[in-house]
Parts: sequence; structure tokens; C-alpha cells
Amino acid sequence: MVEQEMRKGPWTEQEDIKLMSFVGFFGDRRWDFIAKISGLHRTGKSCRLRWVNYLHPGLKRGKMTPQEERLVLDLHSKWGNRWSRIARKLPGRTDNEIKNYWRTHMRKMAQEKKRAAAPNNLSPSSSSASFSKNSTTGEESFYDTGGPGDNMISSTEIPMIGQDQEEGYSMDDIWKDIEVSEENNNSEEGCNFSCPSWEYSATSDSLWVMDEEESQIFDPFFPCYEQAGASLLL
DNA sequence: AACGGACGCAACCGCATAACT
DNA sequence: AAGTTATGCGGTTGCGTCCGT
Repeated sequence: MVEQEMRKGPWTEQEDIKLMSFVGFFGDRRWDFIAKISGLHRTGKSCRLRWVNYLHPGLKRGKMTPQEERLVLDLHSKWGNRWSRIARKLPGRTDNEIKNYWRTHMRKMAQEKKRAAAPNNLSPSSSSASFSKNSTTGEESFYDTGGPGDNMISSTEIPMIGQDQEEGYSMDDIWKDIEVSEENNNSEEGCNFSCPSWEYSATSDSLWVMDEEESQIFDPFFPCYEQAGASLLL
């Protein structure tokens, strides 16, 4: 077959508009189909991702609020790296976003922890050495999200961990540690995060409520479609 | 003002699973 | 029931921007 060269990399505004309009017409399901007929030289996968992570009208943009942060932490402690599941509890946030946030957060925490754990290291100036590299591979991997087996956390970061956990100290475990210390500050119970009502606040957007509810609420789309619809016919 | 490193985000990849034929 | 295709998910990477030196 004559494979059309697939486009990769960042999306252009025109592509976005085109995608939005086609999703408006055909719904956010048949991605391969949309990818084909739209003439975007993108894979269905790519289209879906773009829609879910960027174009979806219900998306919140900008910084995570403290409540969201807390919720992420809490849910992660319960569910681990189930990003999509966690994302469903945060209206307007995507799994990708949460995943990115978590990585960033872990990086910070790991740094702080390392600093705290090694006061005798007395090297405030060594901050540029930032974090541990895997002693064997030389790769930095401390914030790996919990893949068992990779010894990603340097021993300096987990001074209190039992050595018997040689098969891998997951991010869950690390985070539990961190949580404990945070809770000491907040005196809050792990699950009683401060915004339990969020699950219900999402009723206007589809992506984030679908745990039990179905997408009937997925209202045939938003003003942008009207605008985009025009361009579809061009 | 220039440079280098850290950070944050968007996008891709590979795998698992659901849906369909 | 088996094979194929589409979709969803988690992990990883690339790159632009920010910030400190």
C-alpha cells in the first residue's frame, strides 16, 4: 500500500481547527476514521491524544490548585500510577497533565528529601549535582514512577528504607513516606482530602465523570464547532 | 548580555485490552 | 473461538522557556 507519510510533532492551529470540526461532526470515538477522512496526515492515536490533552473543551489550563495537588497525592497513594483513573477525579485535568505534574513534584520532593536526609553531606553548593544517578548506568532515574526492578532511588534518598526491599522501592512507597511527613503538618487523614465534592462538580464535562456515569452529558459540542464547522467545508 | 542547566509541557511509543468480524 | 483492528493507558522523550550564574 502507498503509505501516506504521517505527520509528527507539534500540531498547527489549522490542524487543531480541522480536528475539532471533525470531532464535532463524528464524535470523539472513531479516531482512525477521523484521521483518515480529515486529511490530517496524523494517526488516529495522535488525533485522539491531541483532542484529549489539548483540544477538549472541558480542559482546565494553568497551575494545579492546592486542592488538586492534594487530591492527586491522595489518589496516587491509593491507586498508584493509574493516571487516567486519577484524572477522572479531577475535572478538567488530563492523565498526561497529572503524570507530568507528578514527575515534577517527585523531582522536587526527591531533591528536598535528599537535602534533608544528608545534612552531614554539608554541600549546599553541590546542588548542581542535583540528583542521584544510577550508579551502574549513570542515568538519572529517581523519579521513575514506580517501575519495579529499577533501583532508581539512590540510597541517600531513602535512608530509612529497609534493605529487604531490594526488588525496588516504588514511587508509591516514597510517596507514602512523604505523605506521612506532610500529614504531620496538616493533621489530615489520608483519604479525607479537602475537596470530596469534586467528583460531582464535573457534570458539565465528559472526560472526568465517567467512572460510573455515562457520557450522555457529552453535549454536542461547544461554540468552537460552529466556528470550526465552517472550515470543515472549505 | 550570554550561557548552561532545570523545568514544564506536548507528543510519541509500546503494550494491553476491548470491540468487531 | 480465533484473528484483526481500534482504543486506552502508562512510560518516555524532545523541545521550548525560564532562571540563576
